[in-house]
Amino acid sequence: MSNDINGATQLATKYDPHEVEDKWYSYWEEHEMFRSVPDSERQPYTIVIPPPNVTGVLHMGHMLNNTIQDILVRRARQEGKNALWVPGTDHASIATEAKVVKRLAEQGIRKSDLTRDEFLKHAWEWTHEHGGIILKQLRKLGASCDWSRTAFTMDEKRSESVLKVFVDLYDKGLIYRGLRMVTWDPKAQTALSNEEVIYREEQSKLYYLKYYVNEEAGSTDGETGAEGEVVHRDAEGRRYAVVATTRPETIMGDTAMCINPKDPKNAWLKGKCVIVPLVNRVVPVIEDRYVDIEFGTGCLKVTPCHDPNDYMLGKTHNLDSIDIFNPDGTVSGQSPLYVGMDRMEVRKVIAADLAAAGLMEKVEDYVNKVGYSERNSDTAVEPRLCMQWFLKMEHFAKLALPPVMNDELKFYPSKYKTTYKNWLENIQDWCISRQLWWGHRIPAYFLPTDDGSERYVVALNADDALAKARRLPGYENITPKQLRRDDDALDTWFSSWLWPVSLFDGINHPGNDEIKYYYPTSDLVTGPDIIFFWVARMIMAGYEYAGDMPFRNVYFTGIVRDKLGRKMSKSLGNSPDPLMLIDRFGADGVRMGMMLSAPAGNDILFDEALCEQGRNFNNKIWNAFRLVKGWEVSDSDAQPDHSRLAIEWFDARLASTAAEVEDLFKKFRLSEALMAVYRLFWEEFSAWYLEIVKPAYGSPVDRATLDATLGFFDALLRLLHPFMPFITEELWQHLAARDEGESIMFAAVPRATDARRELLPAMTQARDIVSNIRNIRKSKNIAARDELTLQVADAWSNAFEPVIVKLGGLAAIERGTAKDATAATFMVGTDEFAVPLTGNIDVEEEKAKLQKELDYTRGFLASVEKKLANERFVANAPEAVVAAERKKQADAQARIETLTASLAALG
RNA sequence: GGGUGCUUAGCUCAGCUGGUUCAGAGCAUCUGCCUUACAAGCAGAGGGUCGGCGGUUCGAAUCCGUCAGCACCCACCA
Repeated sequence: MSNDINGATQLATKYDPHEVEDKWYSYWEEHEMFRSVPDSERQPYTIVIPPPNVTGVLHMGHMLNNTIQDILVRRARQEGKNALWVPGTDHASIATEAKVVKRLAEQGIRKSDLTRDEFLKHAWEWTHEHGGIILKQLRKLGASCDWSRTAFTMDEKRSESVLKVFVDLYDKGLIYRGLRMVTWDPKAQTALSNEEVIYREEQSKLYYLKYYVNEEAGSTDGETGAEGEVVHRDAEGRRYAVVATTRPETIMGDTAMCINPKDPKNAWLKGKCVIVPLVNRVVPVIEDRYVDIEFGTGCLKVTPCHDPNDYMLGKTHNLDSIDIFNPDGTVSGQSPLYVGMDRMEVRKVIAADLAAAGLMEKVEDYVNKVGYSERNSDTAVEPRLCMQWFLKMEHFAKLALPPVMNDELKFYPSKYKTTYKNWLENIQDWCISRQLWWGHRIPAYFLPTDDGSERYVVALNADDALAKARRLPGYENITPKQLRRDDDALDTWFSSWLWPVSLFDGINHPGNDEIKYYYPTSDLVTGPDIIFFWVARMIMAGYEYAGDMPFRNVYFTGIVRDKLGRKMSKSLGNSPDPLMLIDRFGADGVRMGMMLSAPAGNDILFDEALCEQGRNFNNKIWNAFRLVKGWEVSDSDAQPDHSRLAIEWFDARLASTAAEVEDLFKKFRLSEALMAVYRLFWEEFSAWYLEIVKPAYGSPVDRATLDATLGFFDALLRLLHPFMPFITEELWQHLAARDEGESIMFAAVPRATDARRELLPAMTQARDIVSNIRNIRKSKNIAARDELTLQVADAWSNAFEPVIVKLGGLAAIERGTAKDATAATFMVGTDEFAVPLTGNIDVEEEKAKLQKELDYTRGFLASVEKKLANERFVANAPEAVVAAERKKQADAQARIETLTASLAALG
């Protein structure tokens, strides 16, 4: 084994990723290979990470998303670009605050018992404890982020950027404060934006409540007796209206009942007043076309404080508003009943009380949609009227729509353009304030007023605010202590929307060298679920604050589901721990498992079996390498013809796949690109190429073949590297000596060349012939070492005859000899081949086989001839198509001739 | 109620602007093999009237219509 380059005999038959992965990740980091700084030679390629929650842990969605980003950035690096992937985390205001509140509760501490500063101290502690775990996990995956740039949405630069933007937008008149009905999360006790509400269908009840008419007994005024009129009366003859509602617990806030003016059923109620059940409040019957005549009884209870539509009705009809809920969802002192009880509890109790009081007409099962907080999924949101900060969106929608619609900024898949357009065209102002402490505190400062009205200034810091305040008439002598900063924080997305700009400090220092070089970034990889939350808003902020798109392409991944198509969730227990998977299958194996089933835009059905397939592929590569490295080499031996031919062929094959992969990357069809490389390695390289050039047992390989093979191996590793960074780096270093600090990471990706593609069809035929010979061996039980003879027609030739001889285990190819009567025959295309057999062949079986083939070919010929007999086909079809049909016809005729002759020969 | 997709082998999916790359791939299955790189493997094989029905066309998995089923997004129907 003198020429055994790296002691391949010592390599285990199974690839063990553990040590290899840690070793190479450290190596890459030590040599700062992920680091990028602007330079003047190379073109930048930039990705900013969708920042995961700072205290989160890696889940399968992250795995998919970050695997894709890493593949893209590694590929770009190998293409010679100055590739940068910027990592970071998101402070995730509401989610993190919820976790901190929960932990405090476990220690018996209530948030309300703490000052803001005390609470924030706990929150920072939590953040430092859990923060960045997810970034460590990403390293396990092989993520090639420039860690020196790790950012946080609440670090100094990003915080400063957020406040600057707030002040700027306020000064531009785009931010305002207003009393609005917003969606409220009673658990977190904060307002939410429309986008943060998720509606779920639920099995609930529709309660039909009696609202008695406020009148003297026996009165009939209003009734017309007209057709369609529906008047309810109880046993004593008292009239009442019936209201259908899903939320009986809100009746304490009722200030009107509403009917449609065109509703004949309820026309008699016009101008009347009704009595709210249990509450006994007398409220007017109002008329509004908003009410659906067909729904329920056509009577709607109006609770202006607790329903957006009712709020609107309240405004148009000047109704009173009674806010019966506290911020935590319990009943407030404004309600005459159930004070202090939780709204959900009230619903149960009030239903019973109504029934007991005879005020419930009936209850029906009903399916309706209930809104839940996106981050607090167990708590139903509550509409609530309160003062909040809003960002006007019309300006931004106008900015962000055109570039996407005209494909300056491309979406993959493009179907999301429609989604995007619909949202932007119906956009509503963005509620950006949250009643939370964890986040960017709103830089607004309230001034004391005499009448309790709101007066404030917006400024970057307290000093500016004081200066601004003092310029206001009447506030010339205001003291710092009299300024009260707004307690609220900003929506998390109000910092993430700046991400591509703020990461390069483009808000604080517009036009700096970094932002000029890296911005616009290249690709954004994210899920379609945050297209509104994040993608659309980044596009807005990008144009507003950097004057250009934030990224050129957006690749929307699918949602990771389990193999049954269910969403991954903790409660189902169907969400595997990514680190466990990496431990079992290796990071390369898991990356491959993710990619194998992740076509763009489709949900991916994750199955561990795919990781297993990935691991198996690693092993295949590993063993192919062991084979090649185990060869002894001879400098004196001449190169066999079959090896020379195989090299020519594989060179062409490699070039063709390289071209295919390049094209697929451009289209973001990464799983197909991986599949192309997978097949190239396994099928073409291992199963065919290596089998051809493999020297006989105990014999050395010639130098030229070895060199070519190592060259191919090198190219294959480079092609595979973006998908499987670790094993490729490991084998690449075994392949050839290299200097410290070198890495396959920067080795150019194989490109399409003008290799001889015309060789490919000949090889295909050669392979078909070999397969047929193998089939004969199998069916006749002929061992691989028993040599056979292949009889061919005089005129037949194939560039790869030596390959056929070797892989077919042939003694020779005989030309022009009469076909042996005991030969097994087969056809490839129009050519017939025969393999003489020493024993008796089963003539009947052989005849039957030929007959079947003949019948099929005759049928085929008939269909072709039918087509050619059709004048309109010949007249209308393009020349090439007709010619192709004629060739089919000729080929089929030739085939029939051959088959008939063979059949005749068998008697 | 609007919108967007999807329906092709047992499973997951490719099939771009209609015609030999038009019926494909991977996995799974079946049959032989522990053949000295790899049983996490090797060599073979089977398997689909491209959701149903109409239409356009010389020609349809591909274009149009329609029906059915599924998925997702948006919307204030209590």
